[in-house]
Amino acid sequence: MKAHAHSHSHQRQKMSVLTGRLRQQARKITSPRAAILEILRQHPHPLTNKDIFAAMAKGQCDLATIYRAMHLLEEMGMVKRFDFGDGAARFELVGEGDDGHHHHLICTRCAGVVEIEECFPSQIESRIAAANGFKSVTHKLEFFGICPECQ
Amino acid sequence: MKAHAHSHSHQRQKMSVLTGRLRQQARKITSPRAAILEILRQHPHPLTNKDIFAAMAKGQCDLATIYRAMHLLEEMGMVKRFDFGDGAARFELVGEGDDGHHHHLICTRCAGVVEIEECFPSQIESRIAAANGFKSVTHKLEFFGICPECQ
DNA sequence: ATCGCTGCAAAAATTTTGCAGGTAA
DNA sequence: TTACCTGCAAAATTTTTGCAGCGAT
Repeated sequence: MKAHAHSHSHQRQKMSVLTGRLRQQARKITSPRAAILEILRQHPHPLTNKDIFAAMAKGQCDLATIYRAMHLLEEMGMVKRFDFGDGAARFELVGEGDDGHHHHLICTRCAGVVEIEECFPSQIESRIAAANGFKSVTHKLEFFGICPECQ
Repeated sequence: MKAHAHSHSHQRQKMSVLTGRLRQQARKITSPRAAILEILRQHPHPLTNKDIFAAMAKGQCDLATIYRAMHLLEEMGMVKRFDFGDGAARFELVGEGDDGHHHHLICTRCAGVVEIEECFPSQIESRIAAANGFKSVTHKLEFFGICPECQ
């Protein structure tokens, strides 16, 4: 979708909040970080560090810088890490007011991804936590199957 | 626990089924594979390939052999692969008659693991599959929290 | 005697780290 | 100016692969 007046101002607002969060922690808004956030914003699905690297103008920043940036952004709660079972971590931008908690339905043939908002009842998690004396329990849940095109 | 009469015969029965499955596929029962199966049988929790390697008598087999064996055993449905989010795959033996589907509650401090049999209602999965036109949908679910000892 | 399997070694893939210099604030 | 950050290069991890010889059936 092309950026028209409304979405443009929306983006600027989002940007300012994100960079503001960085500034609060005495972190710097550098060109690699701005580029990473921009790429994550443009892609609705989890990206590997190599995906992000490939999406950049050639030589715009080093792959190691992306790894370092993702650690920082993850610690700050600005991105969420996902694991699809192949050997590479994937990251998604966490929207404002959003805790980033959602799941994915992944095609095991073409690797296509659908975002899933639905989750199981939280009582199940509470019960499991209580039954085992665990605190601060969260979960990771991903679905795998064959998408319509690949069937 | 030492093997007494009953558990010994039980083990032999289990062993014969496992090795039988191997034989059916024209695969060979070698000493590394027997050792791997024995270690998996003795450990109730998912093990990394390095864990398995470390649990062996020194030099009993090569690490590459373990990687190759785990691929084979996974293809044959004899072990199940789990992913706890650190960069290493983990494997558990699948019991007979068991499809191996269960989950884990993992302590993020000490990495302790509790097996969880409980799962969410399967209608949730069916609904997600149907809503997106996916077939053969499965899921991976792991819980993370702080165990009683680490709190 | 096959054909599969293993050890060894090298390579591939992902991620981390040290360091000297550069840059946002 | 002063931390923080980056690029480059090297290293650490995890996993895969080629090949010659060994071993289960």
